[in-house]
Amino acid sequence: MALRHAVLAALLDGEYSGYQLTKIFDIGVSNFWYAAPQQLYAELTKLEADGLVTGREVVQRGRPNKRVFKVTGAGLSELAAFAATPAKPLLIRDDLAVKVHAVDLLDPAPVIEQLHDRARQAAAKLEVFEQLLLRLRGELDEETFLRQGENVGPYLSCLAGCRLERETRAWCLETARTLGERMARAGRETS
Amino acid sequence: MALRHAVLAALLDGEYSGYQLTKIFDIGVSNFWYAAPQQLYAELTKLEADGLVTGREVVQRGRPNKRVFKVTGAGLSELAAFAATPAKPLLIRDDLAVKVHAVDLLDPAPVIEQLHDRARQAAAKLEVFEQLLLRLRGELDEETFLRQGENVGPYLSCLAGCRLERETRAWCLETARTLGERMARAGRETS
DNA sequence: TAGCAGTACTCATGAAGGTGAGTAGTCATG
DNA sequence: CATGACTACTCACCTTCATGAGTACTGCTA
Repeated sequence: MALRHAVLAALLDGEYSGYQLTKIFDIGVSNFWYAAPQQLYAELTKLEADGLVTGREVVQRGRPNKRVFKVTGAGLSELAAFAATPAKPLLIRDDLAVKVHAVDLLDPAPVIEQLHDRARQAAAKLEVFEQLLLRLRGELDEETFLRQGENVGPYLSCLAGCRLERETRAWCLETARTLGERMARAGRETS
Repeated sequence: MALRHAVLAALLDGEYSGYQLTKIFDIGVSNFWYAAPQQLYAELTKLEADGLVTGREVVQRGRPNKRVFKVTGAGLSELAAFAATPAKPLLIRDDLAVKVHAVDLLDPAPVIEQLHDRARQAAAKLEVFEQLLLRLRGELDEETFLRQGENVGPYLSCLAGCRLERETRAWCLETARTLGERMARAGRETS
């Protein structure tokens, strides 16, 4: 039961359909969770069966109807209970870091390329997150908003996403540069 | 097949037993992978069956014997193939960020407490990682080591871990402060 | 008017990961 | 000399996650 709470938390921001959640979870809900569409639909079905969310049909013209969901009182209680239990340690799984760890005995070229890819992705996400921050805080500056704003939760978690993406980008670029320089040097010495 | 490569990468640093890997993976192999002991033992068994690692018995006095493993040629090829395939996007799952996202409608007190816990954990990990960096680079300073050192892979991935932990600590403390101040303010206003 | 991209969702399956419980010997501590 | 902590490892089960494939309707574009 983990995706469960992420979905509930996402639905606090408004009513969403499974498809809309797909978009939100695709970029990783401010970077703290990822899920595939099928998982989301399955989870929504379960959540509704458990009475933690309610769905209602929205009739649309020019496109298929959709069912949007919102959190019920029971859902809020569930979230409250969840928030009160000790947090599991941050879970990270990173292919690329594994590759970097092993890079001394491997061909560094593809790893360098992947580092650049990742840096680009991080930059793109960072931009999305920074737009989101602007939208969330409206006309207020950050300090004022954090002091007086209404919904600081999403803002705060998005800040975490920003930090992560910024560091990811910096690390990828530095690491790629380091490996690139070593490759060039090794090339000169062997030739 | 994912833990698989993390285990292979970890075994590049030397021969380790399942139990030793437990310790390494417990703090998260420089923060890029976590696995429970049972998973590691199971994975080692499979890796050995597939000829990617070989084990040998080490007889010990005063404590149980152990089996240590090292990567074979086939294992290295497997890693090389893995390094050449495009990296999966970074996977993050963070309970605490979900809680922060939802904090506006919940009791912030337990969340604040968990943020402090997390900050402490991050500080502890950071210290471990910084010790590891010192050990890895020996007498050289970082720049020289990265230019001329032999095994920079583990160093580089550990740098990623450091960045992550530093940011985690900073974010947790800032977020806890923000939420704490808002709580105090709300308390004054209601009373 | 064929074809493709987008919205919206479902079904099925298997691999990967998580967890509790248990064994067995050694060592230090009170 | 009992208790708990540490090393070292195993078995078994169950949840979660990941993936491919498929349906259906709309609107745009070439």
